[in-house]
Amino acid sequence: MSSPAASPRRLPRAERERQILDVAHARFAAEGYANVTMDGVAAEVGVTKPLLYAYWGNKERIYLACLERDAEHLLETVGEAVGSAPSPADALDVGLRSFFAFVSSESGAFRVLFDETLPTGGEIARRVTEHRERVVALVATTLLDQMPPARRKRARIEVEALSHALLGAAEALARWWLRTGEIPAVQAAELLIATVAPGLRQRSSSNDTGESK
Amino acid sequence: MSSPAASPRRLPRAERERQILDVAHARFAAEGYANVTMDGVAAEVGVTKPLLYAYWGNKERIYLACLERDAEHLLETVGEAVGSAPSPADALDVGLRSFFAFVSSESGAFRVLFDETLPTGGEIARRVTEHRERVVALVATTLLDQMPPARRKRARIEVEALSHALLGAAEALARWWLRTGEIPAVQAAELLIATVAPGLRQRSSSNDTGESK
Amino acid sequence: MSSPAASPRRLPRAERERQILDVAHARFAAEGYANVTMDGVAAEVGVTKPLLYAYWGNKERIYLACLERDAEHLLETVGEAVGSAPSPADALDVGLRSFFAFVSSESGAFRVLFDETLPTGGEIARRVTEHRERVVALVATTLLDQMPPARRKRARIEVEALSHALLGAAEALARWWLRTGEIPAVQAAELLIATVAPGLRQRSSSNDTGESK
Amino acid sequence: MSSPAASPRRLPRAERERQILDVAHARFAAEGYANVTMDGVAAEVGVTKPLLYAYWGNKERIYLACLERDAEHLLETVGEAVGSAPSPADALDVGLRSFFAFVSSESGAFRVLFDETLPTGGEIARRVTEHRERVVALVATTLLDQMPPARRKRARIEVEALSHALLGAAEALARWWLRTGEIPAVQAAELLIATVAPGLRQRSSSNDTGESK
DNA sequence: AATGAATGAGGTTTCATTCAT
DNA sequence: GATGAATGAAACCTCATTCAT
Repeated sequence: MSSPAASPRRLPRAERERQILDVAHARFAAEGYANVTMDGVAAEVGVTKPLLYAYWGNKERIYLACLERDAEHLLETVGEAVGSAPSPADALDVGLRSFFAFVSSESGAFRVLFDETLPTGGEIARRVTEHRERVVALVATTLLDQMPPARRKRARIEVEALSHALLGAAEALARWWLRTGEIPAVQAAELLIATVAPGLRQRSSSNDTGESK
Repeated sequence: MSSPAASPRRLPRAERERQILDVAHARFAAEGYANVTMDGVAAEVGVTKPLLYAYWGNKERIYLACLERDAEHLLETVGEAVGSAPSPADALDVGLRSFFAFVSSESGAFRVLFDETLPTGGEIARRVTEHRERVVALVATTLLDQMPPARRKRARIEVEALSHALLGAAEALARWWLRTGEIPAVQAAELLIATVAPGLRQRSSSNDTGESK
Repeated sequence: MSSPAASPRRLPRAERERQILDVAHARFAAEGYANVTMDGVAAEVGVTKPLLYAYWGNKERIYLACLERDAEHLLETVGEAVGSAPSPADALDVGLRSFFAFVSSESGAFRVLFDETLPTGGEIARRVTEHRERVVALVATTLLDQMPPARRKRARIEVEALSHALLGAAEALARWWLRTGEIPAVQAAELLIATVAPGLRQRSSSNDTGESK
Repeated sequence: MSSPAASPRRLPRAERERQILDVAHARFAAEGYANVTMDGVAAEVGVTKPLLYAYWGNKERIYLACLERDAEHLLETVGEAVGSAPSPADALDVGLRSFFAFVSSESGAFRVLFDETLPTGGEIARRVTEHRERVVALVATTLLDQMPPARRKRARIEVEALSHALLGAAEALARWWLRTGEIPAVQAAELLIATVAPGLRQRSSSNDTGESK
């Protein structure tokens, strides 16, 4: 699982840091936080553990370095896409497409962001939740922007719920896609869009609150 | 966190097994697989660890016992609901409602089935994936049953993808609901149904393959 | 430094605990808290580290177990001696003699109680300070009891200072004695008594506050 | 705890050495040998660790440099005071007063000299013992000088013991004073003098050997 | 039917110290 | 005169698991 790189013995700190972060990132993505060991990372990079501690202090902070990088990246990607949508009505579609594009080109980042083996409680949990909330908030905003202003206030909670559902759908679909690769990523995006767009459009215009009867 | 039950010293094996499984299940649900220790379970039950090993052999198998129980339960619940739907067109709605009802009444089981701290690779991962696939297959079947037979063969892959997306949406929405309890579970179900039903109906009848343009 | 005892493989917990505590106590006395390792203790006892952790939880608690035992012992010894003194005027003498008797018969306990390699801050520091204060308080009480009641209130602070000085003298003398063994312990006690008794007697009766001029 | 000094990059060796020693001394005094790290010292000085090693070779030798400096200082201070005493009978009093004056004005030096976190065994322990013995010897000399020549030979051992006791008393009283500051340092000195002087005077003149009865 | 005693293997972290420039 | 990069060795602690009764 580790391949001791045959690289120069001494590297400038910046370069070594990048190298270590790359290796750590790959392992976090492949094995999940809990299953990555400092020994493993150090060995694959070809250095010893104390160096990792000299540069980051502890395992948590190495993970956070990966996380922040990826979270910024994802939010920027999706945020820009949404911001450049021709109209509010298109924002969600555009956002979903960029999300799948991100998953496709940055599958490691996606896996780190949605790691399922994180320790509960502590800084990591806090930051992950925060980043996830930011994505949810982005989705929620695009949903609200589709609605006539009059409906927005009443819909807030439902929109939050829907945002979680949408992100969940996208996440699961992305995971399936990463596992099987059965169809192009872009087609996965269109599939999801085609499935939810009509219902969302209806909801935006109607007065229905989502309760049956 | 543990309350050493003041129960009889010697119990028939079947009863002891149930007792242990109940405790283990509760902890898996509350803390996630990775954070549960054999010591903790044994202490809360009021027996010693070797007994757990005598009965199941290892931690993994205790978890699997919980998992199988819950998976059967979920599939039965949702399967029966779907089977008793008045028409194929209603099957998905009925299924989603029963899913949220399950999450609501059996939140522990849901948390065990969708534990996020499971070890990757190994028997557990295999079984969890299998059970998830069975749920996905159930969803996929209801989707396919809505379609005119002619379209079914071509749609197979997309239906599989959609099923994963739907289950992901339901899972995320359920998790959000468990965390916040902001709206009644049934309303969450309706929300999801209202969002995806129109798109799905459209897809069932059209010839569109889901690709844009 | 360690001699893997050729004792029975499995011992009753109480016995094993005593055995471990004995070994740990000896090492704490000989090397000081900071220089004792869990591995070292375990190896000398002939068990593995996890057993130490199963029984005490951590190194600090093992030390505390030794400390409490010794502190109780010392205070009891000296306290009883002081309590049974024929008159208040004899209490300090009797106390000092019993202190040196204790150091002589329980030199390990003395070394643990007056360990110089303890971590600062934390439970250990707190407890050690507490126990030392109790000894100081005992000395202070015997000093106050020698004084005419009228002088006691004014003298409080000076008596506290003197108590620390006396304990320090006793401690240093004891340490010297342990190192060299040049004279019998009892003679060391008499030496100290003969040196401080006249001065203390004078102080008790006079109105002098200890300030020069 | 560290303040990276904004000092010139390149300094003459002598000056750098002084700077480093000052910082190291302050930390040894404040935290004790065991709790000082080379990293910490280097960072506070604003240089890198290899420089420390280039100048002294290891941590032990840095400490020794501090120790020698302080030990000389203390011995000089007390030695001069004792030497200038009007008569042998006053020497001890004068010495104790100067000791407390030293503790008061050079509390850091005192703390370094009487550090309680030193490693046992090794060069440091050896040197500390040596310096302490020198102080003890000084005390012993003043005690012997009070005695009629005839008694001196017989009393040697007891005088050594007493000297350790006296130094211990002074040390403990000094520590108490540093901790609480309850009374002026000079008063602490007088307190100790008043307590031991009568007993010592008696011993000097009598034929009593210190053994009871 | 069940236990008390014990372990192997591995985890994160720390720190004095050195190499190459 | 000084540094940036790197390490060896060892510490405390945890947990699933087994042996012997």
